[in-house]
Amino acid sequence: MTARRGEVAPAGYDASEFPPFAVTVDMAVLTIRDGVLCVLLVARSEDPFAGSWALPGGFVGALEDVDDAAARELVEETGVSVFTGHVEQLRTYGAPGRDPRMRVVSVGFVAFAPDLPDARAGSDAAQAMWWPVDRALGLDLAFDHARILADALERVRGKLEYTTLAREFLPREFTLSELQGVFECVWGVSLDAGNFRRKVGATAGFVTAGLGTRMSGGRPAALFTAGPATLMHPPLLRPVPGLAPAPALELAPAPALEATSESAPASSLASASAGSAVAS
Amino acid sequence: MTARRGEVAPAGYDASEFPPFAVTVDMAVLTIRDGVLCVLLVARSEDPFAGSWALPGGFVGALEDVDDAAARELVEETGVSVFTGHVEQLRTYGAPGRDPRMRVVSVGFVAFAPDLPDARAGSDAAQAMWWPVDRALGLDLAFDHARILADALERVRGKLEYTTLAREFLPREFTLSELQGVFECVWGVSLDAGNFRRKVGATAGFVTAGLGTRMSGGRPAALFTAGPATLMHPPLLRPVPGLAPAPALELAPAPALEATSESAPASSLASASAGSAVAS
DNA sequence: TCAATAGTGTCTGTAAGACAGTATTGT
DNA sequence: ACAATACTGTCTTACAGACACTATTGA
Repeated sequence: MTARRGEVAPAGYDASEFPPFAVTVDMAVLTIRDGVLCVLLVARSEDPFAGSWALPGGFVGALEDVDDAAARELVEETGVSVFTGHVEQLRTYGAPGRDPRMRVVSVGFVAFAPDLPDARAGSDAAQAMWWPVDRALGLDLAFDHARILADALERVRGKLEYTTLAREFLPREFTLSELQGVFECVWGVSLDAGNFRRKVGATAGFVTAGLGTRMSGGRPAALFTAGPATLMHPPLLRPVPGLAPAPALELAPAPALEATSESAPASSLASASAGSAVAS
Repeated sequence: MTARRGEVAPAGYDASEFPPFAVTVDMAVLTIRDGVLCVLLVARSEDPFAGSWALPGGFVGALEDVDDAAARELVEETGVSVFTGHVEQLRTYGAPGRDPRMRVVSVGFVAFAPDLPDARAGSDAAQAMWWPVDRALGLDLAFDHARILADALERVRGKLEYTTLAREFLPREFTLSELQGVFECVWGVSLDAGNFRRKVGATAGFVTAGLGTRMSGGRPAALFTAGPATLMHPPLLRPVPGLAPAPALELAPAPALEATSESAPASSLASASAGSAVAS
């Protein structure tokens, strides 16, 4: 921040000069239940948007750090005593009309959680439910929460590519198949098991060899725990569905003049340096 | 946002019940001047932090979108009539004590700009200057602005890897050498020119073949303009300085028991599945 | 035996790092 | 001619996709 110079009394702010805002946090808490990516929603009982589903959230206290408020809401809303997953800020939503009653800016957060208990007994009384994200996006959520949820999904999908955060969706010990399942259901794709475990094995510190195996209807699977690495380098890029090997125009010295119309959508180099100065 | 159910009167908020905040925006405006990545700083003339350098910013208006406030500050502080680069939110900084006078949360932004005029004649009167980011980081900036600037640098360095935003640092027409220079000075590395232009050429829509050439003391360089692509896929990863081919532990069936102490820092697969059940 | 799941290996194409060589200007 | 910058090509290695194969359990 900083006061704009010349608009402020020398010794400090005149608080009445600056418009007051309420500041809230909104949480997109994601988890995986039965192989489906789910988000925690609460049912609103008061206007506006009474009867609509909304992301959990609440006001930031007068002396409370915004990030602390998010952590506090997280334990209140999920009903766990300590939250073990990952929390990070998404962005801040500050359109003037986003709450019809007063000026509210909301800091959006996304949290990745291992599978959590179903309904919250304690905390505040409203109904809370895990929704598959596909269905949640069709619910016409309150306020601008559909936008926040969409941003959260894009964030988590992107972060799985170059971080080791997929582990945050799993309990302390997990199998490589379970880890692969995280990628598959977050990205909505299926991955080759051999290539996946090659990649995990080649990323030093992603997982640490575990202490046993787990039965699962077939050959027992080795258990692993999270390793010290937080980044994947090089990343594991999600397969792009409609991406053929890409048009990939080349930068050759363009043989013909305009005969090659090339249906490819504009762009790229090629036919350069033939513009001006081509003397000798 | 959303009111916490049960704490609010049925028909709306009691505004006095929720702590009032001031909301500001802080801008890390980055540009490249003479091959050096620079950030715009303003000299503070009032307490707190009188005499310190700070990121430009200001209060969000009562009826103003937070993102609009950032755009407004940008033209005010840079002194241009229209800002042509790229602006995006960084994150929100909301620690209670970050402004000693009152409760302020600040939404940080990062902007990428083509080279801009030196000092701003119009706008507000304070002194503003472009600082090389290396020196700016040593300046002991006001408030938590050192943190914001560091976050902005990490953001721009990361975004160059998988987006086409490097173009935002350049004017409408540019050469490939200039584009390469953006990567080099933002990342602080030097790149191989041949490999660089191969990558740019292989990324459909990154650049569009231009209409002429520009003299530059040697062979003239072809001019390009920005193509329609916004993402680079696959990304152009910045070289990691201290990254040898990586320890890269393999997942073989671990010949010995514990003889191999392997100085590598923990992690990875290997020696798995030898834990329990090894019957036949 | 078979189904089911876990895990290994190999072949192939793409793409990046390294680096040598050619092209086009001004002096 | 030379320096300086722009651009092209080639060789090698890393790595991902595809897919075949082996291993270990329960029924």
